Amino acid sequence: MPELPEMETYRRLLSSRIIDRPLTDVEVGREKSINVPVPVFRETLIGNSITGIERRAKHLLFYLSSGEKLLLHLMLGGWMFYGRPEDKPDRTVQVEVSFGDERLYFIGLRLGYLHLHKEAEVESLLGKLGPEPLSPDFTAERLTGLLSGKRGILKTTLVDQSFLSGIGNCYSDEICFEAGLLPSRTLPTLTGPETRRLSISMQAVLKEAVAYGGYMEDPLYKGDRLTGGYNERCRVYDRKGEPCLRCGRPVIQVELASRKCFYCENCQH
DNA sequence: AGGGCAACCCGGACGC
DNA sequence: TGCGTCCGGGTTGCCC
Repeated sequence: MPELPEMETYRRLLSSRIIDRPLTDVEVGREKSINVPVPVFRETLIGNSITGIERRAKHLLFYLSSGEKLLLHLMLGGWMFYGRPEDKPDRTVQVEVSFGDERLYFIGLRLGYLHLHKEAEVESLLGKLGPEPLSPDFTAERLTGLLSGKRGILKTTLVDQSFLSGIGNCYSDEICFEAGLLPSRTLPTLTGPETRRLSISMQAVLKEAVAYGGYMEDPLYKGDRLTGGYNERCRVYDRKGEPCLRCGRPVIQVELASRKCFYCENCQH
């Protein structure tokens, strides 16, 4: 599912393709995916261009030359394809935006959305997000500070967007594995060294996932060799019964706080 | 404060 | 081929 590394991959790859190119057409296949009437959406976008793309947590923010912003959240199973219509995947498209001959297709937006906002609206919408774990000022000391006095379950806390932004079900498990910590650990039991390991593992896992293009089934464009490069690099996520890459014992799957949770009972404590 | 849970949503996978 | 069924899962809001 699209989490920080996947959205960061999309941001990088899309930036070099659509920035400063005029939007020539917009089609809305599912009105619920947007937040204004279709004619308003189309009239606002057509003729505009995108001046920059920013990622905040699992969102992408498209800055329009007119000052408005498009706020994208793919939620579960949402993804994008960029290219010519003849290369379009055989999937239901909720929104498509044309840049001349090439189009950006938004696919699988069920709970996901592409919302149009005025200048200031977005900041209040995103204001409750926690810090970005890959930002340069996010240090082990910062994480220790955030955790101090806090109760709760490790995995639940990692996926809490108001605590940290951008980590979801897949990477919370990957981070716990890398840190050698059980996802079910409660925060007050974490020792200083364990918290430092958690911090190091968090950055290592997320950086590696970004470098390899994240965990995605489909390419962003024809010939895309980056997107989804992390699929084979997941150590525990969706690997139930497969051998742990560290010790060879089968990966365990349980349900934790009504989420799928994968770990190695030998390597994580 | 934190945990549990329902609701949201519907494409597509799967079974017959 | 065709139809019915059910799953997935981040987020919000509500309750305990």
